[in-house]
Amino acid sequence: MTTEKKAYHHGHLRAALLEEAARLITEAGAEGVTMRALSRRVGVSHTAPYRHFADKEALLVAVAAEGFARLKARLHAINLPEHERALTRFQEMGAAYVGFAVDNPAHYRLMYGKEALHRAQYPELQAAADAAFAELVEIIETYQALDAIKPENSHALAYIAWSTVHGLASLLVDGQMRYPDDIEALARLTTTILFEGMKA
Amino acid sequence: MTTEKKAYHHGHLRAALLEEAARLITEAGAEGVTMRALSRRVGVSHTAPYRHFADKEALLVAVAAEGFARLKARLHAINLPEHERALTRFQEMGAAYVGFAVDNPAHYRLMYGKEALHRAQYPELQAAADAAFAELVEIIETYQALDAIKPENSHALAYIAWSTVHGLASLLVDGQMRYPDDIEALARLTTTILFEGMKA
DNA sequence: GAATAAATGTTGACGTTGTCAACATTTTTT
DNA sequence: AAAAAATGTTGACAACGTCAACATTTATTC
Repeated sequence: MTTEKKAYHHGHLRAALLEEAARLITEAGAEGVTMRALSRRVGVSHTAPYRHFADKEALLVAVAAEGFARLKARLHAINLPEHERALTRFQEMGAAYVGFAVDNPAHYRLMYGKEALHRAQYPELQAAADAAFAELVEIIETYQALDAIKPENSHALAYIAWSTVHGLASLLVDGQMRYPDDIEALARLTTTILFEGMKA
Repeated sequence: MTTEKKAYHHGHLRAALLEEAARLITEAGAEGVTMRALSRRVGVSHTAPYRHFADKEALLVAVAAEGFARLKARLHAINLPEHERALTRFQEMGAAYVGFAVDNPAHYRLMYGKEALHRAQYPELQAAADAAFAELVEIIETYQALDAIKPENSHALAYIAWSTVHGLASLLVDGQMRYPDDIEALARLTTTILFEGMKA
């Protein structure tokens, strides 16, 4: 009885729109996501989405927020033994981060693109982004406490670490860099150099 | 006699369009640059630009290419004494790079945004981007020859160095990071850490 | 130096987009 | 059962990128 042939009300429109938007974005990039195309694919009129999202930007923000959640999950899934060496942990994190970007380029671009400029208006998005960043600060402080990393301002160091992996991810995702044979290896070399520079 | 009140032919349309596009992009961001708005501001019909640019993308590519030229000039303007210490040079380069991005955020985003994906079709753009990157590779190889930097693959190291400053520039420009009081200081700390990690 | 070709601009159209207002249907609340 | 709220639909609007047809100016050629 779950087959609704032609109900006036969709039932899960909001979720269906987000799901389809994620699909569209991977297929056609962010600018391929159009309110009308999206509605068409979900089988609904071209203004139906406006019952669930104030405008296109709000919809994209929701998609981006979902991306942050997935990124955070992926980073969190790295469960190394409690007292693993700092370098190893950095390498794992860096590789996972870059891996996420490379696996979901359009998503990644959306998450860190200009939409972010309007983040203040979207607490949901701000929170999601902050949570992902907090993961990084925590690791740095952990290893500072163990004297593995120099006792500089941990937020500054976190930004620098983030800059490094975000830079690599961006260059790859935006097609500035010819994809190397082994992306993971490059990510690990990058984080190794970063760590060497941050070492106590 | 340089005051043409209403000449049918503009005379310098191509140049005027590029100039105005650069202005528009700083005022309203990349998506504020519309063929029609641009034409309006230059005082010409909405299809006149098509005599000089195949389409909107081609116009934006030209603007981006001009950005690369300016970036390259800015990096090249750093004229330290021949045998200045590697660290100093890296710091200067990094600060200049990040400074350019922060001073021209919309331009920077255009240069390294998705338009870059179509670079293969625009040799002019590819060349401009390559020239800026070559500057970096050269410096690395110079200091490798002096045993100041570890003898790893110079292109890989150059990509990593680029990732680092590009990451910082991107995070700032895309509003991910609250602008620190002293951007230059953060850029210098960043390049210092990078250099420590790359040291021989 | 007139005739002709090429370059450069303009007008008007087309299809597509985001969004609004007015209306329809369903579900929830009273 | 009536009223209200939620959710979808239809049809409009202005703005956009781009094309085709036409106008005007400048350059080339006989």
